[in-house]
Amino acid sequence: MTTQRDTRQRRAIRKAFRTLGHPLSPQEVLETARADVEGLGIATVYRNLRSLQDDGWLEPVELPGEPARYEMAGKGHHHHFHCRGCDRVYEVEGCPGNLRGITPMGFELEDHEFVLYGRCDSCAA
Amino acid sequence: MTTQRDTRQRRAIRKAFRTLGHPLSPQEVLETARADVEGLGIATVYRNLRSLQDDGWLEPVELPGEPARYEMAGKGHHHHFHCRGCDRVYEVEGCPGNLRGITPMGFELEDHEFVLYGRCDSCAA
DNA sequence: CGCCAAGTGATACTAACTTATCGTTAACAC
DNA sequence: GTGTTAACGATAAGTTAGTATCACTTGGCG
Repeated sequence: MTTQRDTRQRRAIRKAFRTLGHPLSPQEVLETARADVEGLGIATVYRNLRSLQDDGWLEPVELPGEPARYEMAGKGHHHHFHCRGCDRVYEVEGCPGNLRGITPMGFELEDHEFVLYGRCDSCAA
Repeated sequence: MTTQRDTRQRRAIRKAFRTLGHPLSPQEVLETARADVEGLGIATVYRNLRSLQDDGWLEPVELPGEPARYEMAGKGHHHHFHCRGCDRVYEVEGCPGNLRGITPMGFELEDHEFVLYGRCDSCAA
């Protein structure tokens, strides 16, 4: 069994997710958490992203053509908005539903994902 | 200016897209086009994917966590179904619409993309 | 306090894709 | 047919993202 230590680094990484509240890339995590832990290394970020994921505290967010981002687990069904201005990803509530109707004949629909693209409120100017 | 030669390889690659009619990965293109051009190289596939894209004949299809696939350009607005059985991607017509309603306040919606996951008719058994 | 293994940071390395290189082949204009 | 050169095939090299290594640090229990 792996004992989990409560390190400054791990705390700072969790804090980044808690305070920003939207999906973060490993780089974004690094930059944000460095406010609390100067000299934080990218390897530590990846290590903690993985272990927080194993703990069920984080979930990966995969978007088209992008490396995975991560967000806090346990949120309800939702989707994402990818801002073309700042490249940040935001959570959006709600879901258009009505997907069964467009699923081709004979296909079994298990799941779906969708992504909105545009400009977030700060980038819309 | 770049003169475009009508090679056996290029013809076979275009044929693969025309006959299969769904988004193809470079590997799928290679395997399919090798039916017509034995010994076709992967570099040639990539070269032609790029030039056919520059010609506006192909368009990239980006799906979450996957390298890009390609499909013939000029189709209308549509989305994709990713089969978890055979890993193939299919085109689906229609669109749930109603996305403005779930876009957060102050955000400018420009575009959207969505992906259905499940089993295609041959994999649904 | 003092031990000691989990955790860290720097960096080397792997893995998966894609592009560049280069000698050879073959479109196609004449 | 002949010549020019775009395109090809094999493979080396480049990219990008993430993982492994290893000496050093530090959390946390006795």
